[in-house]
Amino acid sequence: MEKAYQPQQVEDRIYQYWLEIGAFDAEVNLDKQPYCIVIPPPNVTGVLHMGHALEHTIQDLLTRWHRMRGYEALWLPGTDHAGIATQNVVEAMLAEEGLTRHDLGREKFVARVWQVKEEHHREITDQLRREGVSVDWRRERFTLDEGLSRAVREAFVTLYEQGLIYRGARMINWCPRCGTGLSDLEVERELAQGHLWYIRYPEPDGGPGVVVATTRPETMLGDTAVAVHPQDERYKEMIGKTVILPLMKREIPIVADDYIDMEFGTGALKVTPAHDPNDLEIGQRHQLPSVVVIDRDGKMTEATGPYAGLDRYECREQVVADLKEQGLLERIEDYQHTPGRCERCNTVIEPLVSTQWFVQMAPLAAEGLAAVDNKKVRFIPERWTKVYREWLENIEDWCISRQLWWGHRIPVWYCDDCGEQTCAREDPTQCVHCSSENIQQDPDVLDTWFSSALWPFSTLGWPDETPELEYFYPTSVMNPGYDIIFFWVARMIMMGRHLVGEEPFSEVFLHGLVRDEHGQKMSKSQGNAVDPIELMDEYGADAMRLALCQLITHGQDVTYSPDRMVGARNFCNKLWNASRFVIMNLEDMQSVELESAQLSLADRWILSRHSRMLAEVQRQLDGYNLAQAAEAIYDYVWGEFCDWYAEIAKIDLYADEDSSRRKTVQTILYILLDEILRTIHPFMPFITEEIWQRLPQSGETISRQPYPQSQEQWRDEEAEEQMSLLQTVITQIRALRAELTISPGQPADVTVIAPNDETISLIASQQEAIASLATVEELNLATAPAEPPQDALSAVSKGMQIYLHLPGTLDIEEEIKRIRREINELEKLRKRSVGKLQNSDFLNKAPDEVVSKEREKLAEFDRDLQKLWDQIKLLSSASR
RNA sequence: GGGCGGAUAGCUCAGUUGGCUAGAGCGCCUGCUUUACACGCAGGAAGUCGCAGGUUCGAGUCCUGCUCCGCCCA
Repeated sequence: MEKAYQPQQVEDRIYQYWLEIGAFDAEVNLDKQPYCIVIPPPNVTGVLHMGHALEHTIQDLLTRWHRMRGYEALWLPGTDHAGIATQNVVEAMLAEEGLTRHDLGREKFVARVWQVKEEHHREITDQLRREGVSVDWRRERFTLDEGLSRAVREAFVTLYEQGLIYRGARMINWCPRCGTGLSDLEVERELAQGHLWYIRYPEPDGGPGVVVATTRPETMLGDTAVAVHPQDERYKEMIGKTVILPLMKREIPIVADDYIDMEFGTGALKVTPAHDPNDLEIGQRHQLPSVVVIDRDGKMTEATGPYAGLDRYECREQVVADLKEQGLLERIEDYQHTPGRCERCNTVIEPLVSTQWFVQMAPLAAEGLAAVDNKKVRFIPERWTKVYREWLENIEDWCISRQLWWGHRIPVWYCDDCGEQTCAREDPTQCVHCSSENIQQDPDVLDTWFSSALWPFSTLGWPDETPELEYFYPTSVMNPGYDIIFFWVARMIMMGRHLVGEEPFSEVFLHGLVRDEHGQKMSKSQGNAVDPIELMDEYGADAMRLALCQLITHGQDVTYSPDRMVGARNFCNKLWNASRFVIMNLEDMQSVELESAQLSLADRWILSRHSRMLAEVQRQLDGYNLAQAAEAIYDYVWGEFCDWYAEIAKIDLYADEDSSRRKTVQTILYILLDEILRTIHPFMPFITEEIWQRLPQSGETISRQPYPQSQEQWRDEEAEEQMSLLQTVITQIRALRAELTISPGQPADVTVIAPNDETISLIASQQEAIASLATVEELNLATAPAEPPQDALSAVSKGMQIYLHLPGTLDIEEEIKRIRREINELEKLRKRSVGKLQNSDFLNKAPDEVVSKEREKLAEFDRDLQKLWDQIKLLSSASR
């Protein structure tokens, strides 16, 4: 074996091997419990970032863990066509060639997108493989593939037939750059520095009229009223009268409406029903006409007369300039507002009335709420339930049509002759209403999230009643970031219940977002994004995975830490070398039966600690505490198995070749290493498989071995206590040596004064370990010193006094000072303890257990203090 | 405006039902080529657990208020 672990020599080969043997293939198997995770499908044009790496690490861990626990574990991979995002990417590529999608035409453009999709898809799946994902590639799906398209079609038609999908003209969010309508969720509000323009609308007779305040002066061209609050004393007399809309010279009424905020601006609101949702409502209440002044390209319409054709922002400047010139611009204030922006291109969206397809959400939201009310779906962490619930309780209808080319076409045909709609599962050749063959399919496509909403069941074969759907659905756990609870999780739950009749998963384990080492959001534009590929190149996939696991906290954002990568990489190497050590010493192994073997203290101790660790890992994984599970393994492997057991094991390993002790130790090392590897495997699949293959075993892959379980019969409280005492002795001797900077190779003589014979015989039985681990030559033991050594440094702990005999002479003054420092520390603790025990409330109210523990503590403090004082006395008399 | 999360060692974070002499990794200091590992070993320094109150025998942990940071919704 190499002296250091070389991930790059291992990972590709191991992954290939897994694929060859079908290690991750899952089948319908009624003898086993199903466990299923469907991957949140990455956008097919995106690049996998740290968030994906985190997500895949979690899901792979859960899947491998369950697979080893005997579940039929399916992790189903796939990618998302990501309608608008992908179309934008390809349009940007075309733009570099000086082309637009219209230059190519719909068919060629879509063909081009498919081509780009293939390239990106390869990169994405390559990266997934590098991460070590144990997905069943045979079952990989794509939201636009044939089966899923059929699911989309079925879902749409079903909802249409149920009246839950309808077409209508409503005010929607329009992105002038993308040229499509958007759902409310795809609009982001971002604080921006803007202005508040105060514009005077004079009366027809030249009277002063009213002053309105607006953040969007260009929309005034479409004003059809001014609204004031009915109780507003300033404007009471104006209500019902008219003013002249400047620039357009249109006479518009002043109406009274409760919606108006008297505190805002002048308390008078210009009403533009065509370009603001609130204004639209006011307009409807007062039967105001609607004048469309901004078109779908963000340009001014013919209705704006001289401004027609101007871009909305050019128009804004022009309108302001013209108003100023006419003396109608009263003032301009700085103002912070939050204009809506397109999630994909950051363009300020334009609210406008448009005919679109909608999903009626109220009935579906009720289903979504029922899912959590009936505890069919559990959120982890639980607090997200509230977020989910509140969104569903206040939901608006979902605009699902997009004026894009990349996506699922809306399965509706319009009849040129009778004007009716035909919505069908199979492409119709004629109108169902009048049988005319002059029918045209709706040119629009569906919101990409419509197909995503079906993902957990469409990937399993729905609408067909496949065995997979029957067996794996509902899936076990969904593991998305909390940022897509609304976009995705809620919609999957609603659609799953509504269309399949059951919730799509029973648990939603949400993870946070990955931030850079300064806590900033990672983004390509800011240049602070960390590329998982680079991390895996540098540290290996296992190290990255372990580091991510260590950083995962429940639903909290994860701050990327390069230090963690180094630490995790080092742990890989530690594991590698510990294994190297064990394997090197296993060549002549003849296993013994542990039940009948003579076990040493260290043997009993490590078996007990090992068993405890397994129980802890199980407990933490059950609670989705992945970091704590990883920590339990890490601490045990490094701090106990390597630092103590392996060191002590060397004594027997390097002794007599045929001794039974050697065989016993070999057996234990083998058993423990095998279990350690299996325990860590879900966290670090590559290195554990690589090492496991070198163990003397005949299995095919570690990924299909049973997951180790805590063995109750290995628990040994006595061994743990005794070992703890032994560790104290060794640690104290080492500390004394370090105090004197005695070189590690130089053996020292030690005297231990122990409180009782029991302790003496325990330490005596561990002489070899002490000699080896603390480099001790002569070890003297006694319950009381016949003659206290005066040429020695001493330490006191757990009722024992440990003397390190010096080769030279002791600096008595220094030693006294050192002991006094120790006494000071102990005195503080003693005082606290005494305080507690003198408090009658504590004695009466605290549980007996806590009180007696406190008494023991105090006794130990007293005992140790006494020893330290004795030592000082001794040294003082010696110095005189 | 409503809601949620965070604030613990220099940095990144654990600390699950209150009992803690508050832990880990990295960093820092001292010593060490000890036959698995210098990606290592041994030893060590380092925190009034955001602030102010309260409940309790006992609070990093529970309650109230506040400050700052971040996020979501309007």
